[in-house]
Amino acid sequence: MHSLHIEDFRRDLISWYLREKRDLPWRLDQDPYKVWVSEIMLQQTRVDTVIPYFLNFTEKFPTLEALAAADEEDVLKAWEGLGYYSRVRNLQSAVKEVVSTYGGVVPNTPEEISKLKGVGPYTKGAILSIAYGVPEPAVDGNVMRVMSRILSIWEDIAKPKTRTIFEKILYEVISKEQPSEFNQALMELGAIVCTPTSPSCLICPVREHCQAFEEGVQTELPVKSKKKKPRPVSMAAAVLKDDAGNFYIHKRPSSGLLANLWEFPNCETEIELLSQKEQLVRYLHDEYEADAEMEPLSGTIQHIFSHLVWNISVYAARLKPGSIPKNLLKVTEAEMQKYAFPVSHQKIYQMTEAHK
DNA sequence: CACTCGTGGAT
DNA sequence: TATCCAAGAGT
Repeated sequence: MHSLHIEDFRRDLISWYLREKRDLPWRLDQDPYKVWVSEIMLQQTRVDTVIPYFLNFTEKFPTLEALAAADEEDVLKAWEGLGYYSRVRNLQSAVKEVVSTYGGVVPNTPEEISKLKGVGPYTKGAILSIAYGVPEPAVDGNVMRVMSRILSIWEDIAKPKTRTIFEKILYEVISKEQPSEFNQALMELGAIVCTPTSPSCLICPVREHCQAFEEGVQTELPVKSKKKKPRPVSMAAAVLKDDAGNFYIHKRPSSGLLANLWEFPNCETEIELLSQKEQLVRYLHDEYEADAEMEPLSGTIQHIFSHLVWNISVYAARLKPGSIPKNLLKVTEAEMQKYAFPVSHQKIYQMTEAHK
């Protein structure tokens, strides 16, 4: 068991937070919808990255009802570049569920809110505590890092089961009077003071409560096992245009990587007798009935995902007169701006444009 | 549980 | 340059 003086810890932590907290756009009010949007955006994503997306998204979709009624195309466009796109498709799905089942009011119980798509253990606790003042823990990476140091816990925080250990402890430690401030304070401390590599222990408001600091092991915690290296994939992509200047783009499948985003026609390539360019020509013909003249290689692009590395050879391609592609959308350059592309395909487009 | 699912920035 | 990371969830 731990020897933490819980009341003093809460007081020192929360008073520091109220003193030092950053002015962030999602802290202007406690609108459950905006709290929700911010929490989804902040999953695995830095505050500085999220801020402009949050401002734009809440301007485009200011209410839960507005998001529920929006076209998915426009929703994905507002998320373009933020990554983990299933987050926003789940968010819109869940918002529709709130409108149809809960009369547009975000539920305020752990059981009901956990049923919503995209709301896992962390987001459940974050929304309930911040928007409704319910004393539920919100255990993210910051919280596990801070608490592993405070209590000198040496469990591997990369293991799913470890989160439940911290949740159990935090049900006890969380402030029942100020759960919102307590949860946000833990995360704020992790973001600003109790950082992963070089924690600023000398200015830490809860240093006197920190077991790891007392033992001098704060830089050895938390324990976190390493991830695998991403798997390399060779690809070829065609920025396909016709003589009238139209582009031909493809909508990705509704599940899996970059679901429902748009892309330039492309295929995975193998090491074989056919060159990458020839494999791409064959693919365009077989998959889309598109006959194209390929220009010389424009260049190569590397795009790194969490678990994949795309190595893409990029070609500009001219559709032969009379060839009518199937399953590709014909758009002008101006119309293309309305569709959401992953960053990898933005790079592909820019590479061919640079050669003009 | 192990894997999938993005991106840009820090060290 | 390589690695790790940042307010995780779905399968």
